[in-house]
Amino acid sequence: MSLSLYNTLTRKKEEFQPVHPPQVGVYLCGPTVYSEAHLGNARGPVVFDVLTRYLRHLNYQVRYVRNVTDVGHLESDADTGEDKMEKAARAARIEPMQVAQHFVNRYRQHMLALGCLPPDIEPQASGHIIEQIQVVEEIMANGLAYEVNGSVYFDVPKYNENQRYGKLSNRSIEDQLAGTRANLEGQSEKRSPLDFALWKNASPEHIMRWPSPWGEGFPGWHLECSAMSRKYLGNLSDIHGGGLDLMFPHHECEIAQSQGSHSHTDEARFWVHNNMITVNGTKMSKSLGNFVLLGDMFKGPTGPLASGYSPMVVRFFLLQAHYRSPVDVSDDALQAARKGYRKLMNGLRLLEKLVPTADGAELSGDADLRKLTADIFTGLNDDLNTARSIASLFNLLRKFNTLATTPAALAEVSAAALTEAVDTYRTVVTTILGLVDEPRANAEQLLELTLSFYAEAKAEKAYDKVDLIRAALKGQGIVIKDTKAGVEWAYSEE
RNA sequence: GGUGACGUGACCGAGUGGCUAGGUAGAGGUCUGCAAAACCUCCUACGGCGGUUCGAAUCCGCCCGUCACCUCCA
Repeated sequence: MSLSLYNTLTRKKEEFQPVHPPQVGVYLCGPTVYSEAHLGNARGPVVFDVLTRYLRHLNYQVRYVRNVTDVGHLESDADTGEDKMEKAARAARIEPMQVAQHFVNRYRQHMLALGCLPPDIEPQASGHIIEQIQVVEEIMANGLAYEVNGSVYFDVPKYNENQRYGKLSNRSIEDQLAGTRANLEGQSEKRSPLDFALWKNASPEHIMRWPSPWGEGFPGWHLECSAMSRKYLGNLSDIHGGGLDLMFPHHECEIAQSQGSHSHTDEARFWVHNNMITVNGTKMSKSLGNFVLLGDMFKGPTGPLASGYSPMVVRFFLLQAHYRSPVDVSDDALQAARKGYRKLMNGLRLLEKLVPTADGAELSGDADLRKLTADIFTGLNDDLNTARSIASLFNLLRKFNTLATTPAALAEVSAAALTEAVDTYRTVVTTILGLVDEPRANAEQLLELTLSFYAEAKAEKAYDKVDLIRAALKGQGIVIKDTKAGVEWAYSEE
């Protein structure tokens, strides 16, 4: 049984084999850090977090790169060509990198809360200008790019003579020409409307600018990922991912850049795309304004949501659907997810109680238990189908509950089978799916409750109880203080 | 116009040519001082119309509806 993944490049599920086993290089297109992250931005990181966790579980040596785009990306064709970062910076009257840093910090906080392990390398586009310029030079040396007024464009028709521009998104160059919106502004420098910028000349008001062989400017919109992927994962990485909306033009251009440079590869063997999150069936997006910010939804009601949802509930909610299916957000769906998540967590606590009573050889209950255990990996191996895997976990949990309450059933499973089942449940839930318990009980309130029992016992002169409570709290580093005003507590100073 | 998805029970959401998805909600039961949890049982679907097949929700065709990308977007 091995992992298969759907490869957008071939439009098929393929068995995963690393280019250079046991090393695996994974690249995820990260955020553009000029605004707060919303729920839609969280899906890719969560999916790729599970993917890299699972690859590690399979004993691969994973290098997981998730970049930060802090330069480039024009707001629209209509504006002055000003950078999104700069626009945000100008509005707040601060240094552009301050804007980037602020949102990088926020992003990391949110991803950590969602249980996403930090990537092994988190390169920033602004820190790799030299590498990007080098890629541009290589493409020019190969005759696939041209310079106009300090800007450099990728020559798509020329490239298409020997390669297929559109191989990832399955478009023909003719179709694209036919579908091109007529005479967009800012296109005049391009020889073909299909061409895209590798390097842009900086207009005078542009603050973010770097020297280059073509004058002061800034890198094109797709360049950083090609340059940084190559730097850290080599000419051909194993897996390159992002949202479905990045497939074209972003990833298509990346492939063209890699093929057109000295890499001469498709940049990655597997191209993996997660589907979108929708609200009432429509994609959640910045431009449509129908988004819910992660920071807001963790805290309380926001936008279409009548309640707040904790990061782990959100993570579980996302994983309960397959990553290539769209997921619709609603209170009903999130509330159902919340209950399901808590059920799964309660199961984690149940594991301690499952102590085998039988011993030795195979017993009558083993086959069933082993099947339930194996099912969990069937889902994961089939294109990282976490939805199926979670369903299998619930089936195993039902079994656990029966075993925990029915001694006769527990006597019918061997220690080996039970241990394997328990370990699998714990490993898959916590280590692979990354779902951990979020303590909800309020410690201070529990303490107050205990103190009220203490006071009660004291009033009844039940000193054995009083001593018991005092000792128990002492064990937690808490001392009780009987003052004239009543019972109080403090942290032990010992 | 081009490219690509999708339409599953009250809700969310998997999957497969014949064999229980799962979660949530609802009904009944076991247990229980009450309750909760847990377990058992029930409710039970695959947009419409044709076709292929011994058999299709699963394959094919048409129709209806929804969405995404083609412009920054995870």
